[in-house]
Amino acid sequence: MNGVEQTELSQLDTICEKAEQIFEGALQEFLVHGYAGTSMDRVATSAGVSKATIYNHFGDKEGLFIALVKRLAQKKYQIFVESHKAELMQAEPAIALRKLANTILDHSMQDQEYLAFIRLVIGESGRFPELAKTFVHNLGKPGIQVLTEYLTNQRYIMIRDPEATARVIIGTLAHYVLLQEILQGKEIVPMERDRMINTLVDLISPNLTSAS
Amino acid sequence: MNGVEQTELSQLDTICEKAEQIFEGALQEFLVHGYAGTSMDRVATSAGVSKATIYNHFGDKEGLFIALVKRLAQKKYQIFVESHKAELMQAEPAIALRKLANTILDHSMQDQEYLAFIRLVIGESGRFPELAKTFVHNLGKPGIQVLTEYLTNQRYIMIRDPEATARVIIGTLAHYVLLQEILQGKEIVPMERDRMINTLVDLISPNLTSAS
DNA sequence: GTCTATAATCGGATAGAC
DNA sequence: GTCTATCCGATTATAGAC
Repeated sequence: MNGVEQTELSQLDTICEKAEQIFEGALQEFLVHGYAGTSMDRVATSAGVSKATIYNHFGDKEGLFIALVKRLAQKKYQIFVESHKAELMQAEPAIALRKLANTILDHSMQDQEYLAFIRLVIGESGRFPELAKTFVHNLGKPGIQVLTEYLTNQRYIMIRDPEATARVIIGTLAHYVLLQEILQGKEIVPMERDRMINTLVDLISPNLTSAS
Repeated sequence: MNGVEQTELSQLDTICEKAEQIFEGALQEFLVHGYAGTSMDRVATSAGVSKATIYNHFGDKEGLFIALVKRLAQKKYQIFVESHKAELMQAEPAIALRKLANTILDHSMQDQEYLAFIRLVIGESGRFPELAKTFVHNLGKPGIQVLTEYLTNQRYIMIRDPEATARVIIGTLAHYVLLQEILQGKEIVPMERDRMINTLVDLISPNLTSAS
């Protein structure tokens, strides 16, 4: 590389580095305090930059919030959907579903950042409908599609309406996470995770589950 | 009644009337703007009382918010659960479940106040865990219990794990409302409501649904 | 592009009259 | 118990130096 390119790159690095710092700070604050509960002062402090720098990069508070949520929705999309795609597609439903359900629950129930993200998106979905739609587009839709494809192509059992069935599965798991973890219902309405998964598998592929 | 009682009653009425006004104003504001996004000034204006009156009744902003959410959770409990209890308990699952699902979806998907309430409780569940628990106790738990009882006592089909099965049903319906209405996914991931209900009924009681 | 300092406003909460 | 008027800290956003 020559000197000019290095200069340009380091400038670019500096820009991105600041933006990255701001994202990190904003992440902490918005996930914990929500949109209205977060102050730009604390974001600046948490990010280690001045407020003016944030306003230069993102225009205003709303711009920062939107950029952050969209970014998170993409990041979670990669982690969540992409990592599950390979898991399906081969085994019979009783095996594949059990594995899928376990992986989804493993990842989401322990990932406090993810749980806080869900709280944030749902909580702000009335005031930021576009963000909610981005979330559905990046996480809800691909999840349903991948599972629908599996249920459609798999050759072990006949499924009348694969997409609606995929929604039963995902809905059951999502509601389980919502009730137990997000709404803190673990002690009030306890339910072992394996009972949910067994029941789900039994319902979807009753022929294949023996006397378990 | 004598004069004294009348005086006491009218005083009581005045107190309760003010409290009721405050609740109404707070309802509008908190449901639309969330906890941090709501100002006591606007609550006072919306309620038609002065701020000092609110502070006299509820101590501080948090006290008002907690009282309001608990009150709403009880009100929704009465409307929701009590009205559905009678609906089950008699018919065979294919009929009873279809009717239950339709009533739940009818009521929740058009009730903007209820949808906003869900957004609020989930959005604040990280900062107000006790309110989330109250919500689960008053709405989630009774819903699961009523359906579990029905699935347990009904004599038409054998259900291995009624409580887990109840959660599949409720989870599917709740997730449907969440994705389509609360997260505004109607256009992104459209799904006819009857397909969901048919699929659910098919899964729960396959023997009883004919060639529908 | 980034900082410090500041403007302009709004927030929760209260004192004191009635 | 309720109101009006007010305190004062916190908030979003920007101006101006570097």
